[in-house]
Amino acid sequence: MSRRLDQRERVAHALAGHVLRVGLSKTSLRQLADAAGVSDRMLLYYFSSKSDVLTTVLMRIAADLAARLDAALPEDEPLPPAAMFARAADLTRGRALGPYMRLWVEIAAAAGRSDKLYADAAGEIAAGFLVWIEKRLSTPDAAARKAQAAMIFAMLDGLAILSVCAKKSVGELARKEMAAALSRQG
Amino acid sequence: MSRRLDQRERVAHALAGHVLRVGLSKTSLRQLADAAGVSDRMLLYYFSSKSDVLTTVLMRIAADLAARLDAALPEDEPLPPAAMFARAADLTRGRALGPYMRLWVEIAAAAGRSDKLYADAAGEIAAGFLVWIEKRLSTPDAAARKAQAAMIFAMLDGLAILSVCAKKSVGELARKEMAAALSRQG
DNA sequence: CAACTCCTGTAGCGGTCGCTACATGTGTAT
DNA sequence: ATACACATGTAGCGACCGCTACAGGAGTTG
Repeated sequence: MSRRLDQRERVAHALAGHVLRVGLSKTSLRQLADAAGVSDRMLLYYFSSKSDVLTTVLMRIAADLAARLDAALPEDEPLPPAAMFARAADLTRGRALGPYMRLWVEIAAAAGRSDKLYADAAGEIAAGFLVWIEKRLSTPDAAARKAQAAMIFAMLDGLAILSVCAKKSVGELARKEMAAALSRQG
Repeated sequence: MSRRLDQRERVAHALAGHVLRVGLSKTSLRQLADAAGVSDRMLLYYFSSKSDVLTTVLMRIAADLAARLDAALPEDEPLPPAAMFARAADLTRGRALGPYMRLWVEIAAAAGRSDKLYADAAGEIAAGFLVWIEKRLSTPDAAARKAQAAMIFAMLDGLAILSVCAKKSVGELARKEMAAALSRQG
């Protein structure tokens, strides 16, 4: 493989870590270049533009998240909604996936201002998440499973917002209350 | 009152509308000044800095939201959680409050990057929301009421994220499923 | 009128932004 | 060795950023 594509790959990897750590605010070309240990000039040699950089990085992060989710919960033992929510809430609020959820909130907010770049990333992540949940629900009826997946996804998002901007105890309260509501024979 | 404070008031009002319409992305001093129909020079005469402008505007928006919420649902007929969620979801997804929720998601995301200005605004809005919900729940036990309020707030936030970045149908599914889960004798 | 304070426009500072022109190195094929 | 595409550093463009110095108008007070 050409050195150029090698570097593109290496830089994309480094930038995914950087964006996961610091979010979308420190993403000027010069800041990204610093984080990847290259010059801004070279960043635009490896990628065609800033939006090419960000698209690549965000899509990689979306794929990473999907892979981590898949690996964390087996697909072959479907769960009822209450159990699935409990497992998913544990995961998304844990150390490994927490940064992904914080970033996800940022991306969703940016997508809301109808910024195509972030809207695409948001669509990718949301779709992956919904499928991941749906595949692990034991509900036999497909339509009901879809609805339950949408509900669980929304609940996880709500918890993500709380853990990003409210006191930890409030998020914990909400989580327990959600679990209780779902386990009332949901 | 001095002309200066008059203008400060008028400009803050205009900017609250602007920010509610276009979000946090178009908030350079020059863009804000244009939106308020004044020069950027004067904006910094009425306010002491950009962060003074934004703090003032966001706090005003938080107060507006709290007032609108209060006006939309009487405080003197407390509801069980399922009914309260249903009413609140109707409200927050409606035309009047939708823009506030979209902006709220943006503010929460910004607060997540530990930006003091937005963190303060987020705290204000979240606290107002929680109190508003709690006051309208019929649950007698105070601790239980707090937990239910946290849950309902998180659910509304989740729905807000979905309506900002996913297809409308997904949000509608999630909302109905949440309502169903809560009404199973919640 | 004079002096003084409040208000407002002009112009620009130093900085960062995304991006590019240009020159130069560097490895490879002939 | 020569030719040539690939790779990379230097320097800077024009636009926008938050903010400010300065001068002058407008209104009030002696």
